[in-house]
Order: sequence, then structure tokens, then C-alpha cells
Amino acid sequence: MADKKLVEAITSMEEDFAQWYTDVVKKAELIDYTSVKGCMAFRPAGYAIWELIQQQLDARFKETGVQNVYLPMFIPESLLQKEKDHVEGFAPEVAWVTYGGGQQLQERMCVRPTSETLFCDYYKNVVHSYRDLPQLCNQWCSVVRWEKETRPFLRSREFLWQEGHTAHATAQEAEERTIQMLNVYADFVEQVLAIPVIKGRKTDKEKFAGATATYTIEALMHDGKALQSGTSHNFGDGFAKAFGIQYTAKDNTLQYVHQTSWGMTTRLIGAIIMVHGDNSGLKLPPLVAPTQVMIIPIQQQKDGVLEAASKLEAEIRKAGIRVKTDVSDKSPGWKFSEQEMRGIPVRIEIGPKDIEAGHCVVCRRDSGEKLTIALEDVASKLPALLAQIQQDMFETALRHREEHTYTAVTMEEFEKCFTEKSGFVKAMWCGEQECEDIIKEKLAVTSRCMPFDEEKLSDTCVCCGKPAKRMVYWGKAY
RNA sequence: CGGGGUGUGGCUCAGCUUGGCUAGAGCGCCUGGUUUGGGACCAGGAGGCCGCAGGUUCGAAUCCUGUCACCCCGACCA
Repeated sequence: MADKKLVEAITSMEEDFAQWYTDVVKKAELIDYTSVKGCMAFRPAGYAIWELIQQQLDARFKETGVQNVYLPMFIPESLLQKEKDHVEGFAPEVAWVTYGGGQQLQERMCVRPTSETLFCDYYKNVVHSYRDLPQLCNQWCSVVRWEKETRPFLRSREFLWQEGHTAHATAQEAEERTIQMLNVYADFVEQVLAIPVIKGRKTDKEKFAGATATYTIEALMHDGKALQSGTSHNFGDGFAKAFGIQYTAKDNTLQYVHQTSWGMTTRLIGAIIMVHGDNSGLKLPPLVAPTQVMIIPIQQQKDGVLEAASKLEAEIRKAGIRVKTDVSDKSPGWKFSEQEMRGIPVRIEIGPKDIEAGHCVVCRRDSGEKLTIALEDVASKLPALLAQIQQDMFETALRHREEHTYTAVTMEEFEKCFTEKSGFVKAMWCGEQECEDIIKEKLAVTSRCMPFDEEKLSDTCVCCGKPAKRMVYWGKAY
């Protein structure tokens, strides 16, 4: 009976993964559609996750010396056009503002799709001496890219993100910062979001418009598709030359700065859904769960039940845990399903029988495991339990990725991997874009990255058979 | 932008093929009561000019034309 209702509420992921995803997003009340095509309303439950991501990521940035700033949301066309590769990459998907105050503008402006050009414009003005370097800035904002097809969190026309932009005296420093931030991202995604990632470098075909090198963290979703979860770019001195960002070095020579940028977006919320979620709904890692523990009173109209729940809630809150009690007049069964749908990591059931026995029932969202714990021990035991859930969720996701990562030496094996299974496929590559094109054409598969942890699987390219240069993770991407 | 699909109370849909009285159902919502350890039950109630604009007709949710929006699958992207 209960199962039947659940199936009606959320399409099972085996039946239709895309529909399952949409159902979870809606049923967990993370977002709502709006009258603006491709732009979504973040509901409280969804925005609260983003706030937790922001807080914890921001703290990590600051530990590395980064400061927050805010730059305009409009970019004059002339500014956008200064760096050739960059404008070619973004021009097709920008939105233009041509009117202001009822008059046509002298020069049209785009709504920022990313802010490299504005940061360059800014650094040009504030960097004069080697003493002004490095510049380590980040901004939290939204950007607009006029996507043709949109999906909640994964691809929307306006999305929230952070973009870090740094300027350095030397190429080496810039490269070090690029890698440093990639490591910050990888650590954050694994530790806080409990999502294992592959760190590596993008091929030239896949790198960012205007970058000399793009590094990425790639995660595997439950349906076997890959999701680029964060990128860090080294720009070398290309933008500096296009924008004239120069400083006087110690030896009194004029030098160009070397720049980086790095970003992560609300797409991460999509990753959380698709990595951890199940057919009962969302499953939030405790560190990004706006509510970590939901207390559900049973027979709450009976004397003493709400009082006991309230006392327990106070004790748990004192232990530094985000806790709520569901005192609505829904039935307990309803509340259980609701808590599961919303991904709350721990549920506590407390009713007359428990109170009499001096304990309560603690249920884990990740495993479904039920524990009976003495009331006076709950608050002190929960932090460790939440940490265990966080750890176990990471392990489960890691196991899933390992079980869906394959190795191919020949093209036949490679094709078989993508036609019969889904996941990451490790294979050798000659380094030529032609082979990437052929593979994409044939299988709709792209190179995800050249991992830092490289293995030598064979001597020849999986596609053309010529001598191989790199090992590449391949996959179907979101 | 190519292919496919859908627009009818808040949600999911039926009705359309073969035009005809006052447009239906389930869920949700509101009120009262009984309930409460895995989506409770009874009774009553509110809520829709059928996406929009034309056309055909005595008469259109239903037929025709146009248009808009959304969803799914591709190409592009975080």
C-alpha cells in the first residue's frame, strides 16, 4: 500500500531516470518553474542547500587568502570582444541589453555569462607593481547563458555560482593556484557533498574559451553519465595581453600578469540528487542538509509526547545539530515519507511506548537502519552518527563509481562499454582531436579528462591505433 | 535549432474520434468529528469562461488555421 503510493509520487529511476530526477526536484520542493523560460525559483529547501554549500566553500577559499568582491552584471560589447577565443566561445549564448531609461544605448551590453573580461578591466586599473600581486578575488553571483534546452540545476539560463579570478606575477604561480583551487574543489565535493571525483585536465577540444589549460573534477551520476562538477582554468598571459594588464617588476621591467579563474555552480545540487538519491527521493549528506534530524512524534495528542519531543529537540540543538520536530497533523506514515522525500539524514520517532521505556527510535535515511537509543544518550551520540552517515554515503558513491568504471584497449571493447553498459571508460589516446571527433560522432561520448592519476593501459590509441600519449576518462556527459 | 509529446480547478488526468442541456474524476485545499509506530477515515464545502487569437457552425473543450508555452530526446554548454 505504502509502496504503491510512493511509486505514484516518484517515478522509479530504473523506469525513467530523467523523470525520476524531475520528480525528486519537485517533490522535495527544491525548485519551482517560473514564467521565465529556463529560469527557476529556488524554494526554501533548495536555497538552504546552496547556502550551506556557499558557507563551507567560501570558508575554504578564505583559508587560501581569497577575498570576495562584486563586479557589474553588465558587460559592454567592446569589453567582451577584447579576447578573441573568449568572445567566440560565449557570444552565441549571451543576452543583450540594448535599451535603458527608455532610450537605445550607445553601446549594447550583455548580461555577464562569466566575468573574465570585467575582472581584467578591474585588474588593469588596480595592478601597477609587483607589490600589488597576487590578486585573489572571488565573487558569488548569477550569470546568464541563453541555453536552448534547460533542466533544473543542471542547465538553466540564469544560474548561481562563484567565480574566482586571480592574477599572478609568474606563470608558475598561476599554474600552482589553478591546481590549488582544483584541489580545494575536489576536497570540498568529496568531504562535504560525499561525491567522489576524478581530477584531471581537459583536452584542448574541451577546454574553456581563452584558457591555456582547463582542469576539472568529474563525477559519475547514478545513471552512469558524467557531470563536470567544477573547473579551474589557467589563462597564462593571454587575457593580460588582450587587456593590457601589466606591472612593474622588481628589476624595473614591465611584465604581463598571469591569470586563473575557477568556478562551481548550483549544478552541484543536481549532482547531489543524481549521486545519492533513491526511489524514495532525495538523500542529503549531513553536511549540506538544512535539517539534519527530524523528530516525528507518534500519537502526539497523548499527554507528554510533544513535551518529550520538544525536550529532545532542545538537547539535540544544543549539540550543534540542525533539528526540527514535525508537529503537523499529518499521520506518522505521511511524515516518514515526507522526511525521506526531502532527504533529511536522520529521523527520530518518539511515542508513548518509547517515553515509557526511556528511549526513542533513530532511523538513518541512507541505509534505512533503525536504532533504539536511550533518550539521555541521543544528543551525545548523534554527531558521530551523522559523521558516519556522511562517510558511508561517500563510500557507497565510490563503490558505485568503481563498479561503473571500465577499461578498453580496442575500439571494439570501447564501443561495447558504451552500448552495453554506462559509466566511465578508461582508454588510451593519441592526442589528436580527430579521434575525439570520431568517438563523439560514433558514440556521443566525450573525453571527460586526462586524470592526474594516469595508468598505462596499452601502447596504442583506442581509436586510431597510433602510439598513445595519454590515458583519458571517457563518458556520456550531462 | 532538428525530432517527438503535452496544454481542461493547485496537481494528475478523463471527455475530443462521431460538435449539443449545468464540463467530470482522483489527489490536494477549507470546516467539523473520529484517528495516529510506514502516505488514516467519515460528513460537508470552495475552486475551471477547457493555453491564446482567429475561423467554420444555430451551437466549439471537441472541427480548421495560426500562435504561445512547457516537457522529453539530439546538437551546444557549468
